[in-house]
Amino acid sequence: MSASLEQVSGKHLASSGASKHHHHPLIRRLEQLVPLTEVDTAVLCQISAVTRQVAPHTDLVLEGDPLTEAVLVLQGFAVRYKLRDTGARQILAYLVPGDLCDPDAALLGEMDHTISTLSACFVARIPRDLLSDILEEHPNVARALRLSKLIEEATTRCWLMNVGSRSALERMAHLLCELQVRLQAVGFATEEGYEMPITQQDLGDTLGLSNVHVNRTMRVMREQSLIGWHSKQLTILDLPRLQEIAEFEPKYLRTTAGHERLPP
Amino acid sequence: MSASLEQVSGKHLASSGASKHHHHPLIRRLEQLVPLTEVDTAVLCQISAVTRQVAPHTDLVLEGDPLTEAVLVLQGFAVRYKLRDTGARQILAYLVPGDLCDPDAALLGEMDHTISTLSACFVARIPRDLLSDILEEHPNVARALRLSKLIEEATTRCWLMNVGSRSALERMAHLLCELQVRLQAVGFATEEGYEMPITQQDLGDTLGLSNVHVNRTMRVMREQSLIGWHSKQLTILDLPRLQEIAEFEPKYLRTTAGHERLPP
DNA sequence: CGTCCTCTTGAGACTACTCAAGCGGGGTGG
DNA sequence: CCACCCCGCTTGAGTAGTCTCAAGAGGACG
Repeated sequence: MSASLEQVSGKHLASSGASKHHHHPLIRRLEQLVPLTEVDTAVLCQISAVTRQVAPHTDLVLEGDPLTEAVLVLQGFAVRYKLRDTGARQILAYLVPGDLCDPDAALLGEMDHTISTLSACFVARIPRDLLSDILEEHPNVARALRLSKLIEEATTRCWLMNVGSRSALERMAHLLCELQVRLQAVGFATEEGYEMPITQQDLGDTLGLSNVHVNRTMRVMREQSLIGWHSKQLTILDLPRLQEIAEFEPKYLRTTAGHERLPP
Repeated sequence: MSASLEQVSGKHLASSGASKHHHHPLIRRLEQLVPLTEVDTAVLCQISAVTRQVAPHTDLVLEGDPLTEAVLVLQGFAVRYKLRDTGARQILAYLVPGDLCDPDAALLGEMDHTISTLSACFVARIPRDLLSDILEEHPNVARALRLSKLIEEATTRCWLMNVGSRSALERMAHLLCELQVRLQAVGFATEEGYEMPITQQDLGDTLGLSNVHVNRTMRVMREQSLIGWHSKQLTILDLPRLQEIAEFEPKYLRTTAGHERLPP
């Protein structure tokens, strides 16, 4: 789709073999949770060798689907969402590079929500039986994935807090802070900002706000010199104040990023 | 506290031994998820032998606590909640009889929210190492608890949908429908209603509404002959319409109750 | 160059909130 | 046993935040 996406290919990601994998989002992510051996990283590299480019706004796994494979995001933004009868969409979670979706939900047998891309994405599909073999043979990976699932749950609880009891400005700020930390952990963000290739409508469906109100809220944030947002590039101008507005506590993300902000 | 609570004692719950356990909420709950052997039920009975009565509005596990034991609710309503700096409370989940809290979150090491009672409760505290022994020796129980955790996650997603995109009336209706099914599954509700020993403030903190608006919403539901609510006793007058308003789909709860309502 | 999609802004309406006051019922102390 | 008191419920009035509808502007792409 865009030039910046084309340069990444399945071959590129797999070819580095046993050398450093610091550019591989899944490995970067899991390494922060559990120390991994060379063998572990090699296996992880291998299962994400075959990647597929997916267009924006494409459903990857549908509600009701029988859960035959896991989805790993390597580039771009994907989400879990549910639709109401009225057509309204509620986004339940973001899947950013390094996120592996539903590694152990096989017990339930059937999806209760849909996985979809927001932007153009590179994803790998991992057959469920291959994945469970790996989990058995590589306890570090298994532990890391279990931990990462618990973190996703903690994140969902934060979101519930967000839409349940925060104002539009606070919600927005919280989401931006969360994404900053999560993306920085996999090398897709700095303290200064990141690429956020989604629409204001998407943000509204995430935060329980109308697209119009998202727009007005972002204007306020721009006017107060908290952020800039131009052609999908988010610039963070005042991270401390943004975090203060959001009451953002990065601990739940279990990441090394974002912990240096508060003096003791 | 109240007379109806006094008559339940730890001894009472444990004494039935190997006979039928249909009155035991944990067993009733897990049996619906995975077939259990006599040995399984005996073990479950044993771990919940020592119960403790807890006063309303008592914190059982605090945010930041090191996760040394699991909590099993046998009677009454408990919740997971988080507090904001402003003092606002967001309730994240209800724990009703038969719910076992956090069986496998040991990996995270520390709670990111607080567990607390709403009403007077009977609870059992289960040491984490005893629990993990049981999970190893009784795969059925382990499977059932894992399933039950996945169901709790699906429930959290439904709540996020609820506060994110439904009106006050719809949210309220959805919560009442969910509780009806969950309580019926453990014998604490019928199609006609159940005891709901919580305040309107609690409901507000659950649904992201003010106590005043909860009150007005309940008045509307009473005026429309959807429900009655008198001295903590909820009467459901028109379950089909309630479910229709809520767009309630009980499938996510994986319970045998509540599936007969829609003709094909 | 036209079209479509997203962003932007305005105006008016509505939902839900806050503050405030009165009511009722169950538990407690005299 | 009665009176009081406290907590939770109820209702009103005014307000704030957010929504809907609508129209126009700015880009990206064919």
